Amino acid sequence: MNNIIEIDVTVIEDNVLFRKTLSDFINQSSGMRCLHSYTSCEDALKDISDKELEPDIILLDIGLPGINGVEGISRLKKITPLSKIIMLTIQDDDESVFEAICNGASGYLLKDSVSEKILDSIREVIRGGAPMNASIAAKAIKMFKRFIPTQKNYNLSDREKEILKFLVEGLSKKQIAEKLYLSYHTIDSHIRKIYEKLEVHSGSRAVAKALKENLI
Amino acid sequence: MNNIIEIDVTVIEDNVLFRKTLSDFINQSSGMRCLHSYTSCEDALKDISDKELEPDIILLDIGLPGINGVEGISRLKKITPLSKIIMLTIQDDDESVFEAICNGASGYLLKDSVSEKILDSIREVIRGGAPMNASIAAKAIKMFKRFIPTQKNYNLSDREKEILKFLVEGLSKKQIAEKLYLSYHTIDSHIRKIYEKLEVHSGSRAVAKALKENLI
DNA sequence: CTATAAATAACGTATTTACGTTATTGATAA
DNA sequence: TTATCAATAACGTAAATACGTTATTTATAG
Repeated sequence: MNNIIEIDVTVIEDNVLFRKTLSDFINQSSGMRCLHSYTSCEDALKDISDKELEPDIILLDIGLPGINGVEGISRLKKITPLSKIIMLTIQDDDESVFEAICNGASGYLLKDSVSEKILDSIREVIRGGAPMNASIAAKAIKMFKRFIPTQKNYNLSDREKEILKFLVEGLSKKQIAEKLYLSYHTIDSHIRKIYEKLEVHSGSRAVAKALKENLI
Repeated sequence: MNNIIEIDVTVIEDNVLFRKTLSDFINQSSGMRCLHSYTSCEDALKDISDKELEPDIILLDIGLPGINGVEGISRLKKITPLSKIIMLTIQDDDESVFEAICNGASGYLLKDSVSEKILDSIREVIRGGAPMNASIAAKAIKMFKRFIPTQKNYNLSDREKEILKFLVEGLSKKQIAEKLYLSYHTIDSHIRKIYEKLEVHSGSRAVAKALKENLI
């Protein structure tokens, strides 16, 4: 990465006009240069790979034809892992923003703004931040929340939780009994109570519920 | 919510000077009013509850003594569920920002900036966005990523994935066979292959692995 | 002080599971 | 074209599971 002299920015964007506007804007700004720009991920991957380029920042259109932006992130990360990627999105595309985050994109810009905001964002990313506009952030949070299970309360006793934990680890009733120095029958009773409280009728279902709802 | 006239903003912040600066700044701005401000969550909860207030926006210090900001979110949400909460944070406190998001806070502001940014953020939140600065967003993403399992590849065939899905749903081999119009023995074979590939020896363990590693 | 709940324990049994072993078919890769 | 693999199917059995039913002890809450 080029901290001392200038930030090396690469643009991948299929709209020729927007690409030109963007790279010109970057080149007119102090502290950064857009030395390479491409109309497709395929071109970019080939050229970056051939010339062993290592741009500091890659501005990547999320809605490219062919290899799309999200797919492009992983591929770019492979050939130039230190480059930070900023996604360019049109509207607030929930699912792809989410996927982009999971694939390791660093920032998200709405294409509407060819302005000082873009330069700020580039600088933020270099600093280690993840600039994104408020509505994109809201979408991202909404998506992420799906993965944070809401904890219902099934009133499991401590013993039951303990045993459920062992069930999730895949232990048999016998093994659990041995671990806890209790009789098989006791564990059996506890497991029945667990099934009753969770409203399930098998170990697999209990395990699934425990994991999906973060009961353990 | 008060779209037509003015945004009703409440401030909860223990630093008296900052609280005053903030509320004054809001009151000098067009389109919003800070009618109530408190030095603690306890005070706020009591007053909001007693007077049945429903502010559009609550600016809430994340580092309050007593009931802290994160804990405060849930309590405030209970008595005035439609109010949107914007957290005020000093530095980038990873864990509390993450918890605040999970508890349903809508935005995150660094306290350094008593500026136009705060007003913008308030407006963004009213619009449904989640304004946050780039470094906070980066921390939040880092936290959330811990919950998105990295997908290993066990080379499960399509059939095997299909059957694994049914296992996770808690179906017995017999039930799966019926669902897929296949013999019990076929399902049994597939499940053996699944166990082999996942390196497990029971349905529960397979289910646990499938869920923990997001294989389905 | 008593009713309730949690933890413990036991017996029996129909069902289900896990796994050793073998085999056919169709598709795909070498 | 031959070999490999995925999907299909079968038989048998020891082990494990799910669940009906009953019972004792010890906290704890009303």
